[in-house]
Amino acid sequence: MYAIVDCNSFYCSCERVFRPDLKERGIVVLSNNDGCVISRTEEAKKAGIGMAVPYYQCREQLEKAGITVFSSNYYLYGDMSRRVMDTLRVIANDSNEDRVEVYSVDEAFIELSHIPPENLNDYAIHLKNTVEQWTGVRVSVGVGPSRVLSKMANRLAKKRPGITNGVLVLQSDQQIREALEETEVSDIWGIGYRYAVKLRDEFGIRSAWQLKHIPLEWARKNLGGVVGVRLIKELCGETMREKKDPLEKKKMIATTRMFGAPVYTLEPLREAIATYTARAAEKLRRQYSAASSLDVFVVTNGSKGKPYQYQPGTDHRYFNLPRPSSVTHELIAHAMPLVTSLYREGVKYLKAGVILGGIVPDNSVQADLFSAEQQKNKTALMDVMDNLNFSMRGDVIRYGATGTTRHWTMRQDKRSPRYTTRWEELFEVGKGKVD
DNA sequence: TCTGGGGTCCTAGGACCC
DNA sequence: TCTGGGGTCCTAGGACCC
Repeated sequence: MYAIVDCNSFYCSCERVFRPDLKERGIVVLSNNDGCVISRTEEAKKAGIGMAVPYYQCREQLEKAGITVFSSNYYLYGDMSRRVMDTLRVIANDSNEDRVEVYSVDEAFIELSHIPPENLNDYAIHLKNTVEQWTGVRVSVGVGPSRVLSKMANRLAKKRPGITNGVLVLQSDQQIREALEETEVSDIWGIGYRYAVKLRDEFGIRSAWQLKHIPLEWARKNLGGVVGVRLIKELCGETMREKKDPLEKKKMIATTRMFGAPVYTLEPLREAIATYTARAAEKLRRQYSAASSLDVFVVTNGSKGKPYQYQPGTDHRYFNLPRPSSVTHELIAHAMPLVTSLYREGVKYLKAGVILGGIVPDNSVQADLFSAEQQKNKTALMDVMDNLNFSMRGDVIRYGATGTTRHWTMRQDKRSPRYTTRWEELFEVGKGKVD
């Protein structure tokens, strides 16, 4: 059996922990650049604020409903996430077994073969209560024979807070059948918008219970090959995936951003790409990797008059490095000609990004006979930069190519203090009203 | 005027090899 | 120029997730 522990409205919950005055009041958190709503409390949902709605479209509505708006504060959410996961590890792990699989910033699976079936419900309640008591973040817990079924349990637990108290265990055939019948295919983990439409319109399949009974060969043909087959088996209670190794390295590293305001000239475009390349290179070094390809892309405003989602207008250029590198200035040097060749005068640029691929362990990079000494120096330089920037918690030293004026950086007008990661922004007891 | 930023896995098809 | 069978590697694109 598996449990999934999922934080309720995670970003909003994090804000609430340090703003007890907002305990019973609505909160939303905005995406980067204060673009759209990405986290909502129950009060905000009830006020009719949709997920992923652009901020400018619901601003008035939010004001009228007295809902507090925050820009996203990833320092805070990252640190709160660590606390939640640490709590789960304390409860679920023993010295020789790591049963916690962190799935995303606000979710973790826990493998439960060590818990007797009759104790599963109490155990799930214990998980929930402990996380809430230790971190202040509210969570829901779903338990089932496979990961897909535990996700289904979690969703139903959230849907019926009064009945389930945020915990639901799917154990008997009867319980599982009822859950499957009650769940629409579009609400199954692994069925996205397109498959849901296809299943409904072409085949008349609406409930998870119906989907569970389709032949595997049919799933292979119509639901993305082996992915579809695995999904059906998971619905039947079979576990189709081993725990992911937490040491596994990323196969692709991307840094992409909308600009705070549109960009029309080459210079800021180059600064932005240099900045994103530097950030991506940091991520690369943090996992002891080097990249062998570099892809630069820009997004223009596309054709006028069309709705946003139909006007991507992206253009990209990529470059294969003569040998893999994680040295910031080498990568920037390769990226700059790509930006210059992409740039066209008079075009309005909204967004840009860098994607590093062909990622290999940095110790496997072939040493160049004639430049071993230089290479050592570059590595030492990167170490110094990373250590300085990390210990000072900011870009204390940067490359000149990343710019000095930087008018293109994102907007974040309503960010809360970084309460848990900066001394000068520490939460002060007695300043606010605390229960 | 103003719509996020990451990732994963899989398949098909082309280039190339023996 | 035609003829076969069996592979690998790479890229683009589609689907999904939070």
